[in-house]
Amino acid sequence: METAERLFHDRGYDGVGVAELGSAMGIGAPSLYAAFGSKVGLFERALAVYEQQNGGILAEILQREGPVADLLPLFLEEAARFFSRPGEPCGCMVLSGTCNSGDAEAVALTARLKEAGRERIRDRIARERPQDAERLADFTVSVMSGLSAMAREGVERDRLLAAARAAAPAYA
Amino acid sequence: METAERLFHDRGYDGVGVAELGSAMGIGAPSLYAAFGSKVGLFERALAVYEQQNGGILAEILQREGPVADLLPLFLEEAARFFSRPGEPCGCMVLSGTCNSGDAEAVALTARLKEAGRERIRDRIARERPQDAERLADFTVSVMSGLSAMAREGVERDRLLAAARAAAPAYA
DNA sequence: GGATTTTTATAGTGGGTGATACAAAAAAAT
DNA sequence: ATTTTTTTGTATCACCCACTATAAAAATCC
Repeated sequence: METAERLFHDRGYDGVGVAELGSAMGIGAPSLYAAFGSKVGLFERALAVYEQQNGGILAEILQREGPVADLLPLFLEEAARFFSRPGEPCGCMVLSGTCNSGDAEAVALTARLKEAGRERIRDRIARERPQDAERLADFTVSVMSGLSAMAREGVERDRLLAAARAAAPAYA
Repeated sequence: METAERLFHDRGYDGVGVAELGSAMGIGAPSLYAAFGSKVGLFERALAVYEQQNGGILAEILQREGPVADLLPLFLEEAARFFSRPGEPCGCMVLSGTCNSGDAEAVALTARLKEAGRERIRDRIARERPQDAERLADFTVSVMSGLSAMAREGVERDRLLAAARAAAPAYA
């Protein structure tokens, strides 16, 4: 299962085929369809594994106490670090996994997760600064999404971290 | 030619096939290959048209006089507006056109243009604040790339503009 | 106007896609 | 141990991909 998650994360939903997924998972295509129903069904499970394994890291930061002006810069820094872990696929599977994909279902799956993430950020901001919640949430998602895209293009961790830190004054 | 640019911009490099490109341009596939050599050759021309037609809008802002702290927020605002023009494909064809594409040549084409854009931003910042040029350039590209991705996902202009304006304090 | 060259349209190349039909093998149940 | 059920492997489905060979049509030239 983690091998499927890794393949999807590395090459995007459209970038990997069921034949490769099956052979990488050590099963044939019929078994894959018997277990997950379709390629997008497997993608859904891979997204669940991805969130369960890695989503908590960022969610935990949002649950800390303290002013948003301190929290969100930390959040973006950790995202930059997360998007450039050595040996792991770069970027975020949710933010970048279905970019330019023609599969409407796969796009809808990531869109839901993206929206859920944005709402967590927004609600955390709203606890302290309800007026700024929407725009700062969109700004944060925008920076995160950009960092994910840059990471995927091969930009190194140092630059991602510097760019993330540069966003800090926006929360002042 | 503009129809090809529009198709590539709208659906990404991998999202549109040569058959559809040819029929939309009113020519057959052989004529297309006689004129451009390959699909990526056509994409290169479409990118050139895209930059010539639309790239100047953002480049002009960078050539204005005045402090970077005023210029770059304007730049991001105009980018947000540019990424959500009614009736036009959303987002940036250069920043998002080859996301998750398996074609190495097409990716290299957009990568060159992205790097050129980043250098224009960086050099403009360096004229005034050489210490901050690299990190602010990466930050700016990150926000722009994120805005492009969000625009492509259907986020409306108002939210894009608000997110872009939220980035302004980062240049203080 | 007739001959030559260029452009185009039809059709098809091999290869890859997601998804299955069918039958053989393995597992479970009796 | 035999039968029944489940799982798996092979082979294939129809479809789409980028790309091209061939032949008809259009345009050019003299």
